[in-house]
Amino acid sequence: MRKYPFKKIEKKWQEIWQKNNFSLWQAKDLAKQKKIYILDMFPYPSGDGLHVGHVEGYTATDILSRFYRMNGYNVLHPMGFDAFGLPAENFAIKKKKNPIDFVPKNIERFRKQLKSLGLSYDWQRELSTTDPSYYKWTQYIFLKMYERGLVYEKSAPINFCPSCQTGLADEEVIGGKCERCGTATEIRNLKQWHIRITAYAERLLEDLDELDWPENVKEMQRNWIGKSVGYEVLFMVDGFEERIAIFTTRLDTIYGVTFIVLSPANELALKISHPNYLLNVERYVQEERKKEKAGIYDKEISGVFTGSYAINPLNQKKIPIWVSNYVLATYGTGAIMGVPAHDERDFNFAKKFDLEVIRVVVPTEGVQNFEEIFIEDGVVINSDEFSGLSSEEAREKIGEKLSSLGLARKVVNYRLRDWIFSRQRYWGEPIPLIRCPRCGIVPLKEKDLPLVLPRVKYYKPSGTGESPLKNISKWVKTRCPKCKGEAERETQTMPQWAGSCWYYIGYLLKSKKLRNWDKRLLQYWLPVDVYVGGVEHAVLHLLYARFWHKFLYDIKMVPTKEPFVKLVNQGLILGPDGQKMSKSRGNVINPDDVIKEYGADTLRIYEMFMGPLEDSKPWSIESIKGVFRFLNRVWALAGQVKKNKIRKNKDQEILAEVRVKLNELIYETTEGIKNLKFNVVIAKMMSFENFLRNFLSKNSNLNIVDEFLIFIRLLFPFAPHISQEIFSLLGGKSLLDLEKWPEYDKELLVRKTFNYVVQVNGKKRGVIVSEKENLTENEVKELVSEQTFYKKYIKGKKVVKIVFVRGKVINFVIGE
RNA sequence: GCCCGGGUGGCGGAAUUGGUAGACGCUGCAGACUUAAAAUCUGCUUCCCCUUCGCAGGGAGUGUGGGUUCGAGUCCCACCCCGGGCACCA
Repeated sequence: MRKYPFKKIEKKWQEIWQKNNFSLWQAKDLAKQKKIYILDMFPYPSGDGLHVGHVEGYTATDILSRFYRMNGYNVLHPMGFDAFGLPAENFAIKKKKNPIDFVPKNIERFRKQLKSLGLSYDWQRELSTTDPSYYKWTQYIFLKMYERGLVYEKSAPINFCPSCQTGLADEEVIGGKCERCGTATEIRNLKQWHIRITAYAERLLEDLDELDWPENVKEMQRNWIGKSVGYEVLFMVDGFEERIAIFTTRLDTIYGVTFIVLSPANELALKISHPNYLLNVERYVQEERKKEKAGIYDKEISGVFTGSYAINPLNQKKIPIWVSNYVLATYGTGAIMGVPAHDERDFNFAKKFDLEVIRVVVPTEGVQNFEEIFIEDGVVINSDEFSGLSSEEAREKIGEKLSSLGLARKVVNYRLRDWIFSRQRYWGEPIPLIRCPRCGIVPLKEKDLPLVLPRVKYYKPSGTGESPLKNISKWVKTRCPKCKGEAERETQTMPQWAGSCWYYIGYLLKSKKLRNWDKRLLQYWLPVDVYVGGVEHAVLHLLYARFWHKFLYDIKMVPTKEPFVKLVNQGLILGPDGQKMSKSRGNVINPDDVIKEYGADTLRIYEMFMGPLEDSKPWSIESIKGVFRFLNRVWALAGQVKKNKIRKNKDQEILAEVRVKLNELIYETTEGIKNLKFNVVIAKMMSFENFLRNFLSKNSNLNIVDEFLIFIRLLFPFAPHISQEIFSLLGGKSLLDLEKWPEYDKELLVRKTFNYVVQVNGKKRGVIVSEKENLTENEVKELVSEQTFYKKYIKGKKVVKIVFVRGKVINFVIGE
């Protein structure tokens, strides 16, 4: 295969760009120009290095950044490293090295790889979440939350990963497995720091509507927050003082209640059991609680009768109270009303234990199909004065009645739970709190930040539920900021996600070495205009970051309600076998290898050419060669163009064709980049190269340097190295980054010839080509009558109707 | 089960948003160059039929079935399949 000297070219220009510490791509704080903030999701610098998925997103934002720079924007395009947390720590443990030594090496490797791709970052703003000058602010924001009562410590059954030896947030458990290592998680009762994200549930939900995000991500967040509006209803227990509160969204079915079910974790279960049944209930409850602790999920429904009865507040009917594992302790009140006719789970339970089924809602219209259960809204029956109402009206009316009796209240429930924020691990931001035997929990003073993570010998998780930091008594022992007496530091650390909650702001402070939280800079740069990254963070990073941002907004530390206006998810790049890339499958494509074989420019263009940015698509070791050939042809063409550089064109007219085509390309490229349709733009450039090559072979002594260099400018954001090299080869003096983006001439875009598709009964039968724009119907008819296909399809037939669309199509409708 | 996406040649994918389906790339085939191969260049490449082999003609075709329309890959209804997310959330 022919190879243009990409190694030499790429090395040469990367070195030139590196000069002056990459000042070429430096964003100018507070400049008068229009700003645009283009952000990538920063990587975890794992030991594996960059993968092709990173390259995809990072190339896309690089194209945008270079494009907007050439269009006169003040572009902020920074990069950093999310280096705290489990991936780095687990890798360090595996390699038996201290993360404190190891992580900087990983970062160095990532940085090198990013630079080898020619990505135009503002490297002076580079940050790492592990840098004390950075996590000083992570700790600072945490303390602000503490100050506002958003941080609390609570002992609760939480998710625990036995392999990572740490507690996890709900968001980190995917399908019952640890998000990082894939081990099945357990439930453990641990005392943990929580952050009250639930206080922001409503706003996190509402403000989604304003965001230019992919619909599926918004939907995932909506589902995760899981708002449901319903009623909490009190049921008396016959013969007991206690009352049972249940939560329901289907108050319209309350006449259909035939039993009450308590979660095994509900304290009432033992209190309201009939003495004859108590032993049985106790045994069941203990067993179920044990199972829950061990993280065992029973798919099989089980349950026991308590021997007691509740009283339906509306019709005073006595209904049995059960305890069952299908009722969650953590949602609503840990108790439900069982309506087997209108809820599938209740129905299954009733069937298993042979409980009564009463139907109180029927379909609104049509056939009253007598299926056993009907879960939709409909018309209420068998419900006293509420019969005949629609489900919606019934909910309202019944709610009113019960509320006036003090037996119900309208309640909004969220599925979202508070964020478990402490980790029993070493490699994270220390939580800046002190446990004082006299004063209780005392926060560190702001001036004492950062609280630096100490170097330890043994950083492996202890497995006791204690952080490794616990063993460093020197560090743990401290003085209480309040009473100055002896006290101990909190030894747990923050989760992986803490540092990434605000890093897009970190880049803005970077220019002052993170010393100041300069609101003018935030006012200028925020919000992020385009944010590109993988969809895997939909309910993790993206939810947490929105939460922190809203908090910062509330305490007037940021000027906007939302951090990221527009979000783009790049699709997954699959292995050549169409499967997800993984080491165990052996289908991983390493970007370093590709760069070695074809160069960074080919890699960049190929990844953009594979298909739409958002789609997942398989790697093809054949297709990338096509892209490489394209760049080789551009290179060869440049050589040819150079030969004619000194010639004077006798006939300017002949170039008109090139200019029209070029003008079109400028238009298509400009619009295509704005709309992130990179794959289409590249196809157009390939077509243009094809055209130009043919053109030049017919007009071999024409000087087209000027035209060619416009093409090179268009190519530049995609393939910066080869473009820059050709530019200077053909006499360009400056760096292309400083050049203006070519403008297109709207006049020239107007087509010279116009096609009229001629249809007969909607079928294409011919095309009329005219040089006249906007032919009238009669003119087109005239032209059609001269065509051979006219005789064949139209002449002598009865034309019922003619549909004529100006500039596009004429359709003859022929009758029988 | 529920909620989002999406089904277009041998493959990855285009299609001005209702107006010439298959751009561009890959693969394959043929040719040129070459002692030869590689590389490169040129042409063909949705399927089927007819053919006087002409740069000719006809038909079908965008997951399936129906509908709206002069005209549907694009809009509507039903179904099938694939991918992703959530999953005892009452």
